[in-house]
Amino acid sequence: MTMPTDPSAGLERLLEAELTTEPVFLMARAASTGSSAANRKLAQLELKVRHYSVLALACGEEQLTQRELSQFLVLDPSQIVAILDDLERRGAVERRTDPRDRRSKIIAPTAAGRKLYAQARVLVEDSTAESLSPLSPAEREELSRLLKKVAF
Amino acid sequence: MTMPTDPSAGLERLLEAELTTEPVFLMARAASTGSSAANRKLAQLELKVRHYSVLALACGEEQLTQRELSQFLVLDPSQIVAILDDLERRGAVERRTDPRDRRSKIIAPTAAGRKLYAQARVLVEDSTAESLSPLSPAEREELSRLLKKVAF
DNA sequence: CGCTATTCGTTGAAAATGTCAATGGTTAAG
DNA sequence: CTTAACCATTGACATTTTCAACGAATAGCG
Repeated sequence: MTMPTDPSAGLERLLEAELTTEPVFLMARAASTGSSAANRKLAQLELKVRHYSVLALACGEEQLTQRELSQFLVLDPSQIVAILDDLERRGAVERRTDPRDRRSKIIAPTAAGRKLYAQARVLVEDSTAESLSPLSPAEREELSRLLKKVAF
Repeated sequence: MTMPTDPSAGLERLLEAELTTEPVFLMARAASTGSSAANRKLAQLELKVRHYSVLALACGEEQLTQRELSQFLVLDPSQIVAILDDLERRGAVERRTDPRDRRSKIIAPTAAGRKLYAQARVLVEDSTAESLSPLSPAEREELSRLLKKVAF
């Protein structure tokens, strides 16, 4: 079994490149490797990060419509449709017409959906533990805090 | 002139959602909004972040081959080809056969390329200043430091 | 009440991006 | 010298993004 070699092995000399000081670049790279890792983990549940995100929100406290999912996840409404088609086909969520506005549909998790989310959550935790392994617990907290300020 | 409304306006109630504690999600969202902003800025030079990244590396100290660009930017070699076709067509970079290994090509900036990079750099700085505006200078430093540890 | 404008989810198409196999030219290993 | 490996390139294909248009439903206003 071969370990997945670090793609940037042997390019240590580039760590001083000007580009390396650009947050845009660092964010993109960190996000890319991070969600690749998460996707690999989630593959055993036939999920991707995007499905996981929708499922997580569906399992949360708030009753959310597709429009709200779209805004919060910064995905086109049509992409939400596709993701929900998948999740609904798997019996993980349901679309319920919002009684207060029959144009909207509220996304509700099924029992199976909650169970799936619980399993997926563990995998994602594993994945982030790996991704953030170079950081101390305090640093992970700080990173999350800073990202949250930037992301909203 | 209408300001681009925050996509997640009115969804403050979701700031406590479980998903909001997941670094994968935070990274993806921060990276997404960050590079969207940068792309908007760079549009006036008909550049995208991916072109900017290649141009930045080409203008750096190290002589890099396409393979090395591919590894460092985590992009398929074929994507590097496409980006370089664009940049070369614009006269910003040149492909020079590596004398020590005639299979490889070293990417070198032209004078125009350096000038273009200088202009683009300013725009990207502007963009990141905006993106990171919710953070103090010290926090920006810390964020960059943490991201760098995660990204490499 | 009616009429118009707007919003929602959905569909479908087009563009951008990502992934992968195959090729010719070149080098490395034996 | 022969074989294997590597590089840039091409082309095919899948995934993701972006956008316009539609029917159903609501909101605003006369």
